[in-house]
Amino acid sequence: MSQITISYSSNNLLSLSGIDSLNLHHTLMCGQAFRWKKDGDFYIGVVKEHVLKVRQEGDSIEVKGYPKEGLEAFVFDYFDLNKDYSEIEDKVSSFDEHLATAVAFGKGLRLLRQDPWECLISFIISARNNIPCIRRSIEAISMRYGDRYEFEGGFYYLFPSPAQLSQASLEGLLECGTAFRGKYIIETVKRVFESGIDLEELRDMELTEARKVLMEFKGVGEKVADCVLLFALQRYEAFPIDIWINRVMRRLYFDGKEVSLKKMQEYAQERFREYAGYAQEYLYYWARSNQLS
DNA sequence: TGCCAGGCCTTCC
DNA sequence: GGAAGGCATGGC
Repeated sequence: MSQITISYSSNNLLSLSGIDSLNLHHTLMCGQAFRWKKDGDFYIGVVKEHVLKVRQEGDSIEVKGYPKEGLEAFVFDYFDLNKDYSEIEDKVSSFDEHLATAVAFGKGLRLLRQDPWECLISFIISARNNIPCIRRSIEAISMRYGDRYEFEGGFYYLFPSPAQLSQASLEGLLECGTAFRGKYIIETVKRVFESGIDLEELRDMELTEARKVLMEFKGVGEKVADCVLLFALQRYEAFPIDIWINRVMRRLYFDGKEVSLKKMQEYAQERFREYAGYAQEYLYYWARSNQLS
């Protein structure tokens, strides 16, 4: 793993160079996070308590952010820059030729360290939904219930906290385009806000136990639970199976035959072990980008 | 226009 | 415990 060099340019732009295996486009547009959009050279996103504008040139990225306090540490954490991804890419590629292809396609795709609360609500919204609609709903919810920042002449809205979202009515959530998932959000918010459940505790729990806890929330089944575990709680042994993963796994590992989700899950967990989550994301991105049927 | 979307819940057996 | 049907709405 190479050493990352940190510098600040005169106009207060944070610059990180010498980053191994980061492709901003793959990482931000692969479908793991819903609040990033491209604006010229920059990708702009609202992440936890920050607004970030990031662009990449070769092995370096430039970051503008608000607030500036703690920005450097925040960027390191969110993009997981202390982790050696070339090692992960090598390991995942070595499983078989399919994963070698998928990793080559998505080289530089890193799993972000997202906020568990936002991730939970976002993936409840994702059920039986398409990505443009998911993005719009999350943005609408943030605008309606979250804190507002002003940055470089634009307004940006943080994802609302449990307390803020507990003020939401079903009608309000429906106007955000959540449709039949609105009632799930209401119930999940109520449960988290009133019980004071700490999602962080799921980091250290046995995986099936952590899954079970998440699945007690309305609108959270196995797939959504696995997304939260993988994308926000760094449980890299989780393997979310959505329709794309179902298709690509069936095609590559089951001779095109129908397989139960349970069997597919067991197969992936056994085959990929602690790299299952990484393998899932490379396969997902490759399959969806190539519209595999 | 009709099919489909990063599934889940409920019902029924 | 497993299969089947329903679900709101917008993208393509």
